[in-house]
Amino acid sequence: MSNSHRMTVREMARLAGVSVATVSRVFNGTGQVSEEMRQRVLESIKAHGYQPDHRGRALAARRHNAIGLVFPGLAGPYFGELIQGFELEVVQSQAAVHILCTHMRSDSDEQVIEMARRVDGLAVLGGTVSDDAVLRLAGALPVVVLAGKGPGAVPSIRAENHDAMRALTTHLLETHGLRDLIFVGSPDGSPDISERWDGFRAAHRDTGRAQRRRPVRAALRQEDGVQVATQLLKRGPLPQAIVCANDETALGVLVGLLGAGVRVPEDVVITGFDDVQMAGLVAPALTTVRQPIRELAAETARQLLRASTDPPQSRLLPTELVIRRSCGCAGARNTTGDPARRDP
Amino acid sequence: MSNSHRMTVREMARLAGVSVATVSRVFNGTGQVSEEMRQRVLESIKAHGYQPDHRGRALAARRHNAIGLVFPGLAGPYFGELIQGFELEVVQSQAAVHILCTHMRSDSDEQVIEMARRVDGLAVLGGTVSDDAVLRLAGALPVVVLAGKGPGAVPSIRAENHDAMRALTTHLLETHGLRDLIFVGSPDGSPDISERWDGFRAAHRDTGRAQRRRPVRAALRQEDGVQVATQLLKRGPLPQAIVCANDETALGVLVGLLGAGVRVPEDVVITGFDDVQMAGLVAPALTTVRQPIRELAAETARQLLRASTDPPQSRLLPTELVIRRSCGCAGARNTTGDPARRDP
DNA sequence: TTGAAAGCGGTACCAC
DNA sequence: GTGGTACCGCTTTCAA
Repeated sequence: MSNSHRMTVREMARLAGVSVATVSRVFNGTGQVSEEMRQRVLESIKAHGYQPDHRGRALAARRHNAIGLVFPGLAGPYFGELIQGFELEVVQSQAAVHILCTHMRSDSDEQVIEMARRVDGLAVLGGTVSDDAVLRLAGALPVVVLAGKGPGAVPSIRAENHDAMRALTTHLLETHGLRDLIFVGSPDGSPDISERWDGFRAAHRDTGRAQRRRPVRAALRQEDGVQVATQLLKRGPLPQAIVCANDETALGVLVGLLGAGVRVPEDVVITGFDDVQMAGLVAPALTTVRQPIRELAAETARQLLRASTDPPQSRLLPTELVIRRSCGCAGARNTTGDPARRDP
Repeated sequence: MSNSHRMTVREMARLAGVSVATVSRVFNGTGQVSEEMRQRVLESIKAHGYQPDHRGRALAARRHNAIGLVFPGLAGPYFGELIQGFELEVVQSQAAVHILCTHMRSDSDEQVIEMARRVDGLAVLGGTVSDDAVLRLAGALPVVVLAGKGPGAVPSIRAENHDAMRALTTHLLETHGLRDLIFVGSPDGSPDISERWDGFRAAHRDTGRAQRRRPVRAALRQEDGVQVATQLLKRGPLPQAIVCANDETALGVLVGLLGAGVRVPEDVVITGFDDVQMAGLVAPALTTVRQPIRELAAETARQLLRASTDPPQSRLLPTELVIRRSCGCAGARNTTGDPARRDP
């Protein structure tokens, strides 16, 4: 029991009266071992609480049994879900999760490269690491870009952004007949946001409506949304609709405007993107696009975990338009977006 | 240059025309090396882009150069800040961060124990791992309990909760003359919350006011707060004040009540705990207690990083009462709480 | 100062 | 089937 302190294969072998090779074979279930030996060794292993040392195994097997996740730093539910989805999948496979926050630091590329030397595979959130660094990394170990497009042939796991945002925007333009929409988010901030911005513009083009306003640049946290609300109120007449790049910002804008006495959706329409849990709970409930956040992360983890035998493949997961009250609709119905499909 | 693929100490030694021992000494700056050798080796190292393998080092040095962080799973800004504060400190020390979310799984103790075999030190969020498991772990490697009290002699890094919550509650009872307060949060959910609940009760005892309501059990996320609001509205007359165990819940309650047309603080007072960024931005701004979240995490990381030479010490960091508008105060002034002090 | 060699803990090949 | 042994890549005595 318990005295697993200085317990090594050699020590186990001695105690069980067998060779180290046999102990290793039994523990790993590899090679041929007679049932008799097997039982003897297993008992001894259990009795002495032997657990092979990760360092020795890693060295011998030339792998770390760990995979890394790189993200910008986290605040709200989006990153929370992402991390949990990732971690759950990795831990279930008996591997370890390393994390690295870039914090928008300038030297983060080097730190990512350093981290890459300690893991068997790397998941990088879109927009957190330079294309150049991603390409270099991909030459050294399996890399998957999560929520973004990888440079070159680097595979990526992402959700359908463009068409979903186009559908959402078209809903506002056509169904609600709105003319004056504003986009909140930084198109050059991350690949996801960039695609959503493109979808927003595409909807205007498709329907032949002029796009009057330039996007309001804002980071993706709820507090950034509050500040956008303040800014919009100060700037003059509100637009008819505020199309936010993500839910957290939208919730911030909503809170900010409601606090100032603006009625939603009567005075102004607000929409989000992600469908985080809060989106369905606020009043008015947020019209948004549902994105399978945990599944994106889980799929990324799975691809990396089996990367030694099976090179990662790009995936585009479907999203779904979720109509609620904040756009002016009375009830709550769903419109299904694109089905799952592979990247070209 | 780049060809760091199969570059080992032995290969470097051959290329530089020296022994592996010398390469190791030069790289690590240990032992005595003549300046001439030193230069020759350094050049060669740079020229061939040699980087020692972490696995080999770990095995030889009998350490992992990694530390672990165990938390329940994350959603909002509180855990986000915690993780970032921790990660920043660890990465600056060239070490790696392993994470494990318990997800409230029943088998999480085993997973924590498994994780402990891959790191040199472990930070455990209060309430995520059983006391029994924490004690076992502490016998095998340095362990620090973050935001909670460790069992036995296990050191902990936490913020002052009890007196701060007592001060906040007293403010409501005395300054605002409120009588009917309700506490939102699960006293048995985590050590932090338990202490805040005790402070809430202490304030009632101190001032000789009866405590009329039982706590509303709720998890700590914003969405849980929204549901609490719904529940309170359904249940009958609102209390005079809703004292939430943390800001995220308070923000949810606030959003929920405002959405239902309740005026804050006129109809009901709401307070939080943590002082996350949103707390100061909502309308009305939230009266709360400021807690140095990042610093708690950073201090925990620092203690673990130097644990091999310097056993971790318990720390109690100060908190600060932050009076804003949601309690009914007009302006916004601060009252300083307890100064920093050591745990007994 | 420098180098040869013995580990660190496991794995796996190669004989018996 | 089983055991001896040579690695995996690096650090660190111990001699020279």
